[in-house]
Amino acid sequence: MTDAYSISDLAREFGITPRTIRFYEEKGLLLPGRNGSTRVFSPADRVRLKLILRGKKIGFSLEESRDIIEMYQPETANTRQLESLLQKIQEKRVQLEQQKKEINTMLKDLKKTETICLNALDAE
Amino acid sequence: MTDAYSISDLAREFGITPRTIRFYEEKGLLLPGRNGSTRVFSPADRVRLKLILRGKKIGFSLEESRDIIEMYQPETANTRQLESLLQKIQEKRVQLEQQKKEINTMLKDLKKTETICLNALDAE
DNA sequence: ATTTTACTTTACGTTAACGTAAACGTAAGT
DNA sequence: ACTTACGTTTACGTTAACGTAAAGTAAAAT
Repeated sequence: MTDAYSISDLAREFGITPRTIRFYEEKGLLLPGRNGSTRVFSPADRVRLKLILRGKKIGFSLEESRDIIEMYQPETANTRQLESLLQKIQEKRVQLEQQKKEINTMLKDLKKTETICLNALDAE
Repeated sequence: MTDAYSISDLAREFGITPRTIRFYEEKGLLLPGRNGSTRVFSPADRVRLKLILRGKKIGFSLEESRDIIEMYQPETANTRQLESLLQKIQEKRVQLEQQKKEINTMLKDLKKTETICLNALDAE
């Protein structure tokens, strides 16, 4: 067998609970194999999970992460679908760039406040 | 009177509902003045709202936005509190930088997929 | 042999962040 | 005078994203 992970393997690695992983499967975000009734996760499943959790960190909903996952591997080679995919990629790109801007603005604000604090401490 | 905004002024400007604004007040994130029973929002309230919504865009919970708001104006000049604030600023900064990394990774992945798509379209 | 460990499904509970509706006040337009 | 517009409070409803038992199976350790 190639690489395979149990549900608790992945839960441990990513600091989440098995329940969370089952929930993602229930939502169709993960599709692990089965050994009897036991879930068997492939490296590809692991990548999917990684994408979901990455999405979460930047405020994506699971539905948004689903979009990202679907973008990840363009399986269907239909021309129209490829163009639609390119379109979606553009939209996500715009959104991500916008988020970066918001983060940068917030970082600037934090620096301002930091300076104020440091000055206040200096002048004590 | 200086600048003042009604609840629907702000709702319109930021594309949210008055209910949302009332909810933020209920949570203690906004503290508008009152004219009788009617809320009167100052420019400072507007800034607070802006901070909340900026937080939302990058996946912050309202509690996290509350932290950001509290960082925004160091009112209390106590030394220990200033140092605690500086500490919190550092933590948020780390978090924000981390989020930027996740976004950059995702942007790279999108570019890869885009290239694959473009090649697939080219080879048709 | 039986306890522990890891897995399963089913199902109800919980929290955040509002939506939505009811019932009311007030001031402005027609 | 009445309706429309905008505001209020109170309160129940909703969705996402899981948490938390309950009850069972199956392999592994003692």
